[in-house]
Amino acid sequence: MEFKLEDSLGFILNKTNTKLKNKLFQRFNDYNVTPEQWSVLNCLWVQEGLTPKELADIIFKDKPNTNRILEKLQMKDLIVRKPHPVDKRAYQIFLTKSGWALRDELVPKAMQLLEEATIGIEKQKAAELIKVLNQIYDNLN
Amino acid sequence: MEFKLEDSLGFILNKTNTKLKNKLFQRFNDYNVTPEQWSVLNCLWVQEGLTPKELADIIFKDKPNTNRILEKLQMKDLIVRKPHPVDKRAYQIFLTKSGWALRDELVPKAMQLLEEATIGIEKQKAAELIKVLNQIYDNLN
DNA sequence: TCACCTCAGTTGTTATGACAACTATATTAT
DNA sequence: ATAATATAGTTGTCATAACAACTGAGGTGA
Repeated sequence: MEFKLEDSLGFILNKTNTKLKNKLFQRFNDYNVTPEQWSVLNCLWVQEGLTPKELADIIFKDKPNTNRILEKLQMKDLIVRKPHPVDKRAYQIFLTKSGWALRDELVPKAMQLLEEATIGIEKQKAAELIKVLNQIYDNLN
Repeated sequence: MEFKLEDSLGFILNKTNTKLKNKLFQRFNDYNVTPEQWSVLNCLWVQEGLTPKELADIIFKDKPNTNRILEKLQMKDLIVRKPHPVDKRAYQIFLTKSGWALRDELVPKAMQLLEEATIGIEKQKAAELIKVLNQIYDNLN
């Protein structure tokens, strides 16, 4: 039953993910936006008016966590909640001017980081990486 | 400046890592051991008597986090701390009988999960995956 | 030896992630 | 239409992760 932690997929996946996330956090430091907040902003830049539940599904997080991420964004005046026109239980999330303004600041920094992260890795290999990661995700459902 | 969150490495890496970690957590549920605690136990199964600082370096976590993980393990009577024979600042960590006993329980479950996670992925591709993840980690240092 | 700097461990804060449980509104089945 | 069920959002708890800051012990140089 030999098992080597340092060679195991879970350990390496976690190690790399943590590092990448932290680097992103640091690069966003000036804007006071976390990687998770960044993912929500990304969704809204594509489509405003989503509900917290819809956002949660898109970013693969549960409702409580998504809710708290939204709270932080709201406190920083990057988003606003508006009552849902049909469903009285729900809200719609919209970007503020500041929320929109961040787009041109953050996107280049994120892309730059991914660029640096994949230095020395062929495009084809990077694409394969993403494919395999997605397959692992699907295998675990 | 096109950027698609759902296709980006960071997002997919995080999504997959979170899922895998959570699955491991669930499989270890009966033993009340988290994935992080599991990684510390793994180190100790290989070598007892390590200090918190040494453990921190091996599992790629900082001292405060490692310390707290050790606290949990100690509360569950899986490890004990003994004063370091030379350095009065330090401790040495040893496994208890229960800590040792978990090995034969947890290792097969972890290996089984990794097996399931990589169904349909050739051995060679899985090896390549780990290689690329490690390269990304190194790129970020 | 003493002042200085380093290092191990500890504590506190903020932001997650998973999960349980609760409220209020919607939807469904009868 | 009503009762039962499902869903959106919220709150609380525990276990991380990063970081700042602190204590006490170790090591170094003058």
